[in-house]
Amino acid sequence: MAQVKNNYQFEDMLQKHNLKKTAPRLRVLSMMYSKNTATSQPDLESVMNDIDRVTLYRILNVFEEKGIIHKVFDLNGTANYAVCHSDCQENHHHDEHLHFNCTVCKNVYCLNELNMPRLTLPAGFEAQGFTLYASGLCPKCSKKSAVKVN
Amino acid sequence: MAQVKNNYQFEDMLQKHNLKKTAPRLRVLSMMYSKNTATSQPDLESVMNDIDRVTLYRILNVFEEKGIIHKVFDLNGTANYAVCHSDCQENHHHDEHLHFNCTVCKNVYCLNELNMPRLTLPAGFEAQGFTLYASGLCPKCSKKSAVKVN
DNA sequence: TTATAAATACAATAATGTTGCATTTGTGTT
DNA sequence: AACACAAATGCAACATTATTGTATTTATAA
Ligand SMILES: [Mn+2]
Ligand SMILES: [Mn+2]
Ligand SMILES: [Zn+2]
Ligand SMILES: [Zn+2]
Repeated sequence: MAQVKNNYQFEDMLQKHNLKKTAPRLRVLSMMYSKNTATSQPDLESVMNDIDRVTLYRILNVFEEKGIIHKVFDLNGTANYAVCHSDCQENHHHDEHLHFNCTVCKNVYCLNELNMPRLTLPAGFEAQGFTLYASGLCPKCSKKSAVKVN
Repeated sequence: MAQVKNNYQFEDMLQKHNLKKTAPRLRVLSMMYSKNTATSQPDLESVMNDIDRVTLYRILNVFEEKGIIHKVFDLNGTANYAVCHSDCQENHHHDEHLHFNCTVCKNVYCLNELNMPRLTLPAGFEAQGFTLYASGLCPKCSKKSAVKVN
């Protein structure tokens, strides 16, 4: 599930990316690594409400640049942020996996295990990247609705 | 390419959906049907700048409800609106086609001809719908960049 | 022509995101 | 341990996108 990391590891991450070890950054890292879903910007903002909004945006931007997190818009156009699974690097992400948006709990899951189906596009179109979304019920919410029915 | 329709046909469309035939609505229809790409909200707003912004939002919302247009977020999270290809009805869209977002001209193309590859999700996930995006060069922009190179 | 519901225009407010700059802080060096 | 400086934060201002409420206007049916 969620990647478990301690504060020393977060400090290492920052250091490796030449980022200063600051309290706001460590808190953002800690929160995002504690979850197995992406975190929406509104959620981040309310949880981190004592950190200045602008600082939060700047932290998210620099983390994205460094390849620590990636940004994914859910099916309502809301920005969500998730920790990068693996080999993402500065300005070079590898995030072509399925994103699952639960219609009940609204969570966005990064399904890294699913590789993207390559398609042939109509003549003239030159694809550089693909993004695939699915919507529906996540495991938690499908379990709940099943209970309701029975 | 772009579906060609005249004003009488737009009036018919409105009538069939029990919408009053008003100048703002006819202009929005006319503009959207004249293009073969989706139109971004900022573009719509600047082109229709003499129509009240709120009116524009309400027109877009009611057109979407009625199945006349569908809303698609581009890879920057910007809302785009495109005419529905076919059998879309009130609160029941059939828009599971590839959306191609050109990285140069930023246009969003609805590639209706491409049917969605069905995937098997991890256990517990129940998919209700899929949305597939591609980014890269559209025919116009890939032609231009080819000329530059040669 | 008139009555009426629907649509538009306008005002106010909310949510999301950006820019500029003063202040604070982390970190390498003395 | 103290200093110097770049980096990061905090704050103010502003921009864009979107929603809600309400008065006014308009399309349409009687
Ligand atoms: Mn992801
Ligand atoms: Mn489409
Ligand atoms: Zn769920
Ligand atoms: Zn293009």
